[in-house]
Amino acid sequence: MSRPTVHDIAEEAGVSLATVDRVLNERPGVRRKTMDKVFAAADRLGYVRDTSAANLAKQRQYRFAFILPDGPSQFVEALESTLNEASSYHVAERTVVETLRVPQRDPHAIVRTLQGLGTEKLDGIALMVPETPQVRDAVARLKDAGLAIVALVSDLPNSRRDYFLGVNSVAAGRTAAQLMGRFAQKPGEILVVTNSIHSRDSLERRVGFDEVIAAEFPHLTVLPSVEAYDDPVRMGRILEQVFNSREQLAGIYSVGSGNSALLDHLRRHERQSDLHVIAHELTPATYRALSNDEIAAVIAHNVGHLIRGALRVLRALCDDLLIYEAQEQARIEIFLRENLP
Amino acid sequence: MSRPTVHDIAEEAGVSLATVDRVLNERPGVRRKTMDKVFAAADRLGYVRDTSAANLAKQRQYRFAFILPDGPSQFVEALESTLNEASSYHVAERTVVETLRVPQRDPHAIVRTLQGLGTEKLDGIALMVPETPQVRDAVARLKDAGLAIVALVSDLPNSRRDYFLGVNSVAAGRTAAQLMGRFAQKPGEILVVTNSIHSRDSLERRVGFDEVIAAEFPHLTVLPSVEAYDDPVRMGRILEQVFNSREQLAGIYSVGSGNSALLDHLRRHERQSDLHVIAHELTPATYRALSNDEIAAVIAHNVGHLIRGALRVLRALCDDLLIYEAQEQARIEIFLRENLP
DNA sequence: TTGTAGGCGTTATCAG
DNA sequence: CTGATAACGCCTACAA
Repeated sequence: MSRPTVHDIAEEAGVSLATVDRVLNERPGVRRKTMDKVFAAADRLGYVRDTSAANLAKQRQYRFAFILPDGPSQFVEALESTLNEASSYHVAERTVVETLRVPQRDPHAIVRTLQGLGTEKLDGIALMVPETPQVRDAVARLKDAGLAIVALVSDLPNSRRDYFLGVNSVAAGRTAAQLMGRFAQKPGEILVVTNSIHSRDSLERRVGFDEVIAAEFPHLTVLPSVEAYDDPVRMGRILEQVFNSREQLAGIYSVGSGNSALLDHLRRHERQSDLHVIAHELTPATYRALSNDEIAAVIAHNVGHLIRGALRVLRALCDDLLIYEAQEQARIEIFLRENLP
Repeated sequence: MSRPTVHDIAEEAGVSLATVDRVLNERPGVRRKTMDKVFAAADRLGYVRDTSAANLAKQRQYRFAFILPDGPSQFVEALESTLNEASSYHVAERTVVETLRVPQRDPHAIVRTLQGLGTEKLDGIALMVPETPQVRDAVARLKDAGLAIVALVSDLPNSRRDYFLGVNSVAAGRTAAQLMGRFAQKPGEILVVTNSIHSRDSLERRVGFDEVIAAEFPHLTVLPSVEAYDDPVRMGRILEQVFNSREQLAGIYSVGSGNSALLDHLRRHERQSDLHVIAHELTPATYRALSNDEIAAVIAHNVGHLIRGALRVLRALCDDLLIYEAQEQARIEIFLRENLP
């Protein structure tokens, strides 16, 4: 009829409630034989634990820290504000989160932050940082301390992280290329703009982009990446120069998630009507630019899905429950003006 | 420190637990004055109910029915299988669902099903059916019986449904048009194929599609919709005829979610290499066609998100909790070969 | 090694 | 109208 409970198991196995609990939670001090009896009874009855009742009894609190890059980024801001929203909403889920910003390019500072985290006061960590040997080591130490670790947006494939939530950057780059190739049908050159050529994501996107353009759109030539280090003045100079020297500019691919400088420049200057701009991440800046037809398409993470997924996965990891992979799988979203949310 | 409980309120207000409960759950039989005391204490303390404890005490079960169209549709099958998956996973959430298929074109059969539902045994209903006066009436009766009602995929805007989960079909059509216009840059004609011209969604998509093509891509001409009534033979004949008579065919827009007949035909016949096909919904058929470059793009619902959203919204409605609109907002997804999941 | 009793935050059933 | 008191399914002392 209704779901079996620990009482039912106790009765079925002919032991007390406490013993059932000990067995089910793999606590020591139970004879082998008793354990077997209990397990047998449990799966004869098809028992599955009621997590919320358990959490109620335990007064469980999930304490998570999110480590995000500092510096001005509308994408990161979106992540953070979604996180705040979600965590106030998820107070019901017994989850408390704190957010920390770390300097992206300083592995030692990142490590220092991770060390200073107070592993006693924490159950899990979601982090969006570039993978370096130092970070890998720090992750290993955090794992040793028993924390659940989720890599966010940017994977740490060679670390001991438990899970990665984010899109495949190569595929994201390939998607950008597919759109660019189909939009820009006349022969021409594609300018690739980035703010940090050293970021793994930017690199991977670029790789994917080049693959597809080379294989399927031979009428397009991809120019070497130009890097602007988030500096609007520098960006302005570079664009000026490119627009003057390149007659055949067919498109601009902004690989980094920082687009403001590029967009400001484009907005201020006359440009050909058939210059196709593709950028990453849906932020206030790209939203506005898409609305105004200043850019043609945006390739993006679903920020809300990502954050809620991180929270769900961290909780699942803590309770070692199974993760609902199909749900957590991050999709590469494409936005045009017409399908803006 | 930790969250205030009913005990805290009881103490603060100087009444018993039972009274606090009565007030908080708006049960009758409490003096005005006592109510005020309790409410005052509650929000002085910043009380928020612990839903899972409440559900535990109530032994609450959410019993939902999903009404989906019958007939062969990979999209509907995806919905149903996702629902089964989710509901087995959500046994933890005290939710049981049953699925019913109804004939899409027979309002009376739909109503009969809705009537025969046993409102006593149900807390809510999600339904994907065309809006007719009969359906509106049935929805009204179900609301009168106290059920939560969510429209799925296809809205019932003039009914008393509580919520709609699905994308805006006009916007979906506009999105398709934007892609079509940018992909098909040479002058030509667009064939619009549908399986049921009477469906509101198909109509709305077509409207959106035409708006954007007319406004932004004057080099394209959209032909009148051809309807195939899910009949592959008929579809074959129509396509044959179109391919022979139309020299300038630049694209095909499949507005209905049934694509198999079209895809089979395309696969069997030689076709121009620059014929751009755009379809709706990600199903095994469209997935395969996208992978093989037989179609250029798919506009889709996120089936998993939709189903989980319906479940969440129905639960929230039952407990009249607030709905997390930002999370539930269905997005119009775009798939190319490169960003297939 | 095992069992008993009480509590987590809420609701429900009794009396009074 | 109001207040004890006992559930709900699970966990955790403490005792045996």
